[in-house]
Amino acid sequence: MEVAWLNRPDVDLDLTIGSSVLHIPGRPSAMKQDDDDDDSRVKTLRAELDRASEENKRLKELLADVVGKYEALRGRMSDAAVVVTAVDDDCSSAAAAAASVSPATNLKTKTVGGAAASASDELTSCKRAREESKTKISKLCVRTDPSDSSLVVKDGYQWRKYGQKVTRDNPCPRAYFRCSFAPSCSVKRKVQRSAEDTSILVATYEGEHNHGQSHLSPVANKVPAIAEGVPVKSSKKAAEQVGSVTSPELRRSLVEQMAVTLTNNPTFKTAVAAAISGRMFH
DNA sequence: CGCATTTGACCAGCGC
DNA sequence: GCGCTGGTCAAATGCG
Repeated sequence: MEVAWLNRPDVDLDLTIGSSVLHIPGRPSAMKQDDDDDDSRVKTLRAELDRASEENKRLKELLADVVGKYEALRGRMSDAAVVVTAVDDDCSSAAAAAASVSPATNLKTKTVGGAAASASDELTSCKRAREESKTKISKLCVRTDPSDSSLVVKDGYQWRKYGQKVTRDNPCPRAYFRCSFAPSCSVKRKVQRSAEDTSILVATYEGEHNHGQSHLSPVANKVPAIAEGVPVKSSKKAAEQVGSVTSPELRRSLVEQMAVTLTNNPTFKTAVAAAISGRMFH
């Protein structure tokens, strides 16, 4: 959400009327003043009043602007609710299970242990994040029948399996697929069952299709069931990620996630309200 | 026979 | 430099 307007230098939110003493008609002045002084004082007060009215008008416009942006953001929130694109692996609790099977992204920090990660580990993560940002990476979680051992995720594209591997952190094998719908399409997909919940298939996509889907995708119907209970990333972390992502679509997705996080956060709402009212009535 | 899948071998990156 | 691990290759195999 754009809050930069709060610090706009051209907007003076100071509503104090200045240090002028109000002149009350009929009340005897403590000091004798001539008519010229009275006139100039009235003029000054009128000018102050005009200025205050002008400020009030501008503030109303700003408020309308904020409300408009807020409504626009709300509208985008509903769209973002079905977005599951993510570059990190802590995208959801369901996907948190998926996180443990994610490729390379956070293996080091997991091993070292969360906050105890060293500076070099952080550096490595940053490097990887930069590298991954070059190709669009998204993750899709699909709930399937646990008894179904096939690693089939129907997403509307044609895939050719080219490998399978058992990874260290997950007893379930990981299958490697390439898009076979178009020869020029270099999109890859990795599919692996979640280590913690084997009913969840985690598909990791790398790259973007340069062609249309072969048929309508059932993905949109499947995703929300997983995504609904998704605790989104902390806004700070998300902001850091947005800064390091170069793909416009990925950036937009992350920004939307961040917007959802912030607007759903009562503390954030309270803080914004306090900041606005504080500026207005201070 | 052609295509997709399977699976062991190979390669590259990384940490120690 | 060595070992571990994830990712990819390509020959073998299976299926329609």
